[in-house]
Amino acid sequence: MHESLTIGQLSARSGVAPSALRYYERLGLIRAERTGGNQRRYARTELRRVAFVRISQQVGISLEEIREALDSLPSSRTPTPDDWAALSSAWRERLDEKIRLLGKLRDDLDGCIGCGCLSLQRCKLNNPEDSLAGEGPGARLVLPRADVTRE
Amino acid sequence: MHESLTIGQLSARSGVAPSALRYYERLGLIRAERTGGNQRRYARTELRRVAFVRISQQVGISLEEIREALDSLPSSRTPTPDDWAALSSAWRERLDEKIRLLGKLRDDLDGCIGCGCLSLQRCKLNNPEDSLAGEGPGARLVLPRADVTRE
DNA sequence: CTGCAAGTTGAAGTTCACTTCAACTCAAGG
DNA sequence: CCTTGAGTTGAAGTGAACTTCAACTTGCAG
Repeated sequence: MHESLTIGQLSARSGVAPSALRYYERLGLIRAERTGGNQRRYARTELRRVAFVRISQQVGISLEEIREALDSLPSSRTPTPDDWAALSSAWRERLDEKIRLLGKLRDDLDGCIGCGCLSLQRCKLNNPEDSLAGEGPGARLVLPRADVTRE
Repeated sequence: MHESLTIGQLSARSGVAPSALRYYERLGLIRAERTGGNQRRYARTELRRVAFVRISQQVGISLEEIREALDSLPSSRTPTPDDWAALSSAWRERLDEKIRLLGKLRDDLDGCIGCGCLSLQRCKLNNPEDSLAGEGPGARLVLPRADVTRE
C-alpha cells in the first residue's frame, strides 16, 4: 500500500470522484495497472496527471485538448521532470494566452470601460488576435468571421 | 439603423450565433426591446454584455455565475462606466484567482516540477486554498473533502 | 472462512450550452 | 402586391463531462 494507489485512494487524494477517474481513463487521460482480480492500481505519478487535468479544466480547457497535451509525455516509461518541462513549454503558450485574456478582461473592466468608450471591442481590445469568435463549449456553428472592430 | 441592432447585426458584431443570443436572453444574460412585429432590437450597450459573457466563459466561468455578476448592473437604466467598474471589483477577485491558478500551473510545470518533487500537490501548491476539489462541469458528487496535502 | 466495504462493468440518466428543425411572420426592395 | 431574406417560437437533438444504477466480484479484517 505504498507503491500504488487504489481508485478510492486516488480519489481521496485528488478530490476527483472514482467515476470521474474511470471516465478519465476511458478518455486516455490517466492509466492504471490491474491486480489479479481486475482492480485498478495507480502509480503515484498519476496523481500529478490528475492535478494537471483538474487545473487545466478549471481554466476552460477541454479534456480532449488536455489529452493531446498529456500525449506528449512518454507512455513507455515514468515521466521525468524533464518530460513535464517539455509539456510545459508547449502548454505555456496556451496558458499565457488565457492569462492575457483574463488580465485584459480585468483591466478593461476598470480601465478601458472606465474611460467611457462604448464597447469592449474597442480601445486595447481591438487588435486582431482578440477575436471573440473563438472556442466555447457546446455544439458550434461556423460563422463567417465576426466584424468585431467596426463602430 | 443606428440606435439599435437586429439579432443578425448583434450576431455579426459579437461573433455569437443568433441562436446563442436567444439562449442568453432566456437565461437573463442580455435583454432586448421588441418592434411592433415582435422582433428583437438590441441597444448597443448589449454588445458589451455579450463580450463580457464570452470572455468570462472562455476562462471557465459558467453562464449562471456570469448572470449573477451581470445582475449587479442596474436593470432600469443604461449601465454607466461606474456601474461596470463596480461589477469589475466584484469580478476582480474571481479573475485574480483564475490568474493565480494559471500562473501557478505554468510556473509549477517548469519550476516546482523541474525541482524533482513528486506531486503537484506539494511545494508551493500545498496551501489550503489550493484545493483541487472545486468546481467542474457536469453533474457533481459531493465528496468528503479531499486529502490533498498528505504524502 | 465469513462478512462487508470497496471495486468492476455497461447502460442509462443528467446538466450545461448550445444548435437544428419546422412552421410560421416580418420588413424592405422592386 | 409579391417576393425574399431575416426574424419568431417551441420542441427536439447534440456533445461534453460526468453520475447513478444494477448486478456482480475482490480483498482484507476478524
